[in-house]
Amino acid sequence: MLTERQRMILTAIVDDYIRSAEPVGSRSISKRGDVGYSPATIRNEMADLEELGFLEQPHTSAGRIPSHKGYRYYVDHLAPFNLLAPNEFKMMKAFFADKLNAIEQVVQHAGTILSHMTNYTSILLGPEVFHTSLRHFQLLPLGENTAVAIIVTSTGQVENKTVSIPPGVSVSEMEKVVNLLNRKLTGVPIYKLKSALYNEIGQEMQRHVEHFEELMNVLDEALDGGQDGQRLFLSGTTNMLNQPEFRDIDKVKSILDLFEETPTLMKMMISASTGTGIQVRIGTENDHEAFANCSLITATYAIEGEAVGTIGILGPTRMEYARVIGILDILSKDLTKFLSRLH
Amino acid sequence: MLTERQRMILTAIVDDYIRSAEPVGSRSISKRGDVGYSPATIRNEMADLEELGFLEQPHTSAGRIPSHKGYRYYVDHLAPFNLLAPNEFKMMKAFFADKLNAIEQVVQHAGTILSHMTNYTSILLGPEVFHTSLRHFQLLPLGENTAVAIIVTSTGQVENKTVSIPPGVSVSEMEKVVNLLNRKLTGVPIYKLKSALYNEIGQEMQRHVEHFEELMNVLDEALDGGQDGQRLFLSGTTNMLNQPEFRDIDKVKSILDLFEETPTLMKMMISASTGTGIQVRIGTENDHEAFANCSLITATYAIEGEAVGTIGILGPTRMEYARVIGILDILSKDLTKFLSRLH
DNA sequence: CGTTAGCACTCTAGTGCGTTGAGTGCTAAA
DNA sequence: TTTAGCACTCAACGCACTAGAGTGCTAACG
Repeated sequence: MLTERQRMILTAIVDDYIRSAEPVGSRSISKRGDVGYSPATIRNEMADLEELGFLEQPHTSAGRIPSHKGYRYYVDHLAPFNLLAPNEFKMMKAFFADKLNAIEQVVQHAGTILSHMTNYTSILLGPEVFHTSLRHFQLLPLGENTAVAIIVTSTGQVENKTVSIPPGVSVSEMEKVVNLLNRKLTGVPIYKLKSALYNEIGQEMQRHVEHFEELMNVLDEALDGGQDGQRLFLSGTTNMLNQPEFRDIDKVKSILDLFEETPTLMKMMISASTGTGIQVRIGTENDHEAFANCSLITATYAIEGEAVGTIGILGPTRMEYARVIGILDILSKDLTKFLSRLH
Repeated sequence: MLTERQRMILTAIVDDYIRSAEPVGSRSISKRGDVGYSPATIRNEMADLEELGFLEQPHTSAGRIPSHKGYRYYVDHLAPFNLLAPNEFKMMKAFFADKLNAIEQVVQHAGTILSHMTNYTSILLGPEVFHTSLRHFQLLPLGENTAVAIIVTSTGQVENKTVSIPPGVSVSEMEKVVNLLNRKLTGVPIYKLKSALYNEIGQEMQRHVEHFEELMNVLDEALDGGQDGQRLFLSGTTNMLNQPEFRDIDKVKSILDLFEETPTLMKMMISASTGTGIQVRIGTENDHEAFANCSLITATYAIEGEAVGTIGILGPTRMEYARVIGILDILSKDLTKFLSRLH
């Protein structure tokens, strides 16, 4: 569709614009060593590229900037997936060689590293509890009529919730039920817990326990808590303010506001990371209009071949795609390896 | 020190400036119904107040704005602690009448409400684990050589940490130790746990257990996790962007950057909330220069008379002191009541 | 026929300047 | 002691002008 020369010029423009954030003129392209054409020739090609929709002009007498379509073409066909600097590479490897830590801490820490390395905002979706199984369940009475329910999953994640105990239920009764639960349900996947609760041990409980109905409600409530599982970690949110395109308070505010809306962000991350490998959403390809001038690059990490979490980088559409994709690729694979080791 | 009329004029200026964020002129004060003097008279008083350091002038031909000293005087002597609107009051009460929830959820939710009601940023320090006691300890093996340690406190807070198990230690050995620990240490205040571990059950363990040294290290590591206890909750960080004094990206960036530095913020909150009651830190009274144009108002909440956490509101120095102080006062007392009920 | 030099044209960003208006300080009168 | 009046100050605004970067078009060149 594009000639070799057009591809070369488009690449040059995108690269330049990513670096400078200023419209790129024909003369500055011509002056680069790697393009052997005069400004006039380049002007002609640029006019063509604009007609094809790959470039835009802020106003008549300015240089060109890439359009969303231009970025998309760049990402799909042109971006040089240059490797990281060796010391950066080592840094990431060292991170996982570090001493063992709680899984969510690792994810959170990975987010910090990502945002520091890239100077963009990192958005990480913690490992989904969904695909892990029950390791241990516990119900600890606290006061007169409250108890804390604790669920530990096979990956060592701990979820807890305070529940209220109906009057009349004795401690020994509760213990009996909890024991039964641990005997019967350990190893059951979290997402099957509730149905297993009703189908497998419902009858047995009914036989042995006095306040069946009430206790069932308590368990129901307790297990509910464990299911909203996935956690969202943000890091480097203020990096957005460094970008020249977000010098405008109002633009930046709509983005930062969205950062506080965890559920919306979660949905975006989940919908962005369909399929395997690295996904790039450029500008308006994101569902939310606050991200119209942003690009979101995501990758998933997996346990036993099944994707359980997502890591992502959010930056301006004028983003260092090649670098970020390289980093995300490595980190997602390392996270996957790390999780398998733990499993 | 100040005449009655000066106090009245100072009050009027601070009130006006809080509302409008624009320098206040003599004429606009004079036009208010409650001040019966001409602009000229007020001008004279304003000149005096400026000389005394209560007011400042951005430039010669502008109105006056309160200085830090002016705000301080206003907060200490002039602010009308008007009550909240009845519906706001009800809203806050209703919040605590709500169904029982995990304690940290309550604190976090309180932060959300605070920031919404005030349109400022709320900073809450979660209940200190320090002053609670051990309710239950557990060590669950996960894989070959890892385990998750769980500590439940008397208030129902759950802390967990992944630890590595030295090779050679058997599951039954671990169980023995955990049982011993629960028997001997339940009810011991968290901050005494480590010393109690060594003094009270050190010898007994040594007698019964083979890998004493290694297990001691594991427990040490596990209990370490529980001690960094206090958690920081932020809400409404982007409200800062609404304030006209923070239209400047660079100013706002230094503030938002500080929001990401949890340890620094924690220290500030702790140092700000010495003593009981409500504390107000105006402008440069805050230790950090990013907050030079901000005021931080804090209050503590308590369990059994002992302060265990802090709630705070951060806004521009031009802050609705009266309103915010009123809200914080009510909320901190309600939180205290709520915690006692739980205890 | 593709490429390039030259040139007129366009448009933004920056600069300088006069005007406006809010607000002050001072003086003199009430 | 208070107030009216007046000259003065200074930021903000609008306007015209300029400089400069970049374009599109045409014609010449190899």
